[in-house]
Amino acid sequence: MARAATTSDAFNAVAEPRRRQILLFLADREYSVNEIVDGLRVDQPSVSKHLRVLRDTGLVRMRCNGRQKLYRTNADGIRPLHEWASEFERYWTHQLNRVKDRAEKKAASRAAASDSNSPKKEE
Amino acid sequence: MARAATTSDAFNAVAEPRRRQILLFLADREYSVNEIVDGLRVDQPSVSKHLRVLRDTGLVRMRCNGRQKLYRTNADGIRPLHEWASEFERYWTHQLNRVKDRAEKKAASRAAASDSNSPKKEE
DNA sequence: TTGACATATTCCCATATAGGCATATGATTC
DNA sequence: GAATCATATGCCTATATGGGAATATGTCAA
Repeated sequence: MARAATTSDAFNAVAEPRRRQILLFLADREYSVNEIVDGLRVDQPSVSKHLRVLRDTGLVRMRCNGRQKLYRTNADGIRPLHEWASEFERYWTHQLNRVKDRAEKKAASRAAASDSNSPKKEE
Repeated sequence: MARAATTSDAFNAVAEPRRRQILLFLADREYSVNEIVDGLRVDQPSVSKHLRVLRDTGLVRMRCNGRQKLYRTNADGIRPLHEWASEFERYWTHQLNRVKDRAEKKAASRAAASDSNSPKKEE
């Protein structure tokens, strides 16, 4: 069997970076297709196709206005994803540790204030 | 171009339901491959292949123990997903509204208690 | 109606998939 | 070494993809 269809659920729909970009773009207000095209510098058929997938998975809402169609992210569609990921919240490095880390980093950078370069600490 | 590789990032890796299942299974402690096979009723090559994808994307950690290999979810790898989804937290129907909605629905169903069918309200 | 604008769909293609099955690699014990 | 257990990989196929380019549909205005 091949991979599940992109339209099968939010997880598959959101696997495509461009679609995530579109969803963020359409998060706070509705935009016409051409506004998306201009805003994200993607060619129109591509945008339309991505919007189709997002619509089929309920991740965007569409409204007609004259000859243009206005799209907007339906954030509720993203909740399953968020909820699934939240299952792991208690397993990943805890807030407490992060606070501690931040404090340590702060202390470290204060101590390194005499040095010339800022230490780029990874993770 | 085809779809991005499943190993390209957490989003693509997690698009597959079985892999999500495995990640939940391996969340709280490490398991050997055969334990996963038995626990999830999936055949062994399939499990190994999924684990490969999850390993390549840093979503699981592996440890050798004699002839068996112990896998465990690396929850931190799921954080990007959670953080991306959180961007929409402020847009989706808020807890407060949901409480209100529930109260309204309750009132409505109470009012409609004399009717025969429950009104299926569409968005 | 014709024409211009806005959006959607179709066709083609290279590519990767997941599942099923067989088999290879690796580690352990006898 | 041989036999066995544990895991990984290889091969096959049907299927869907995303991009590019062309074109179709739909809507408004003159």
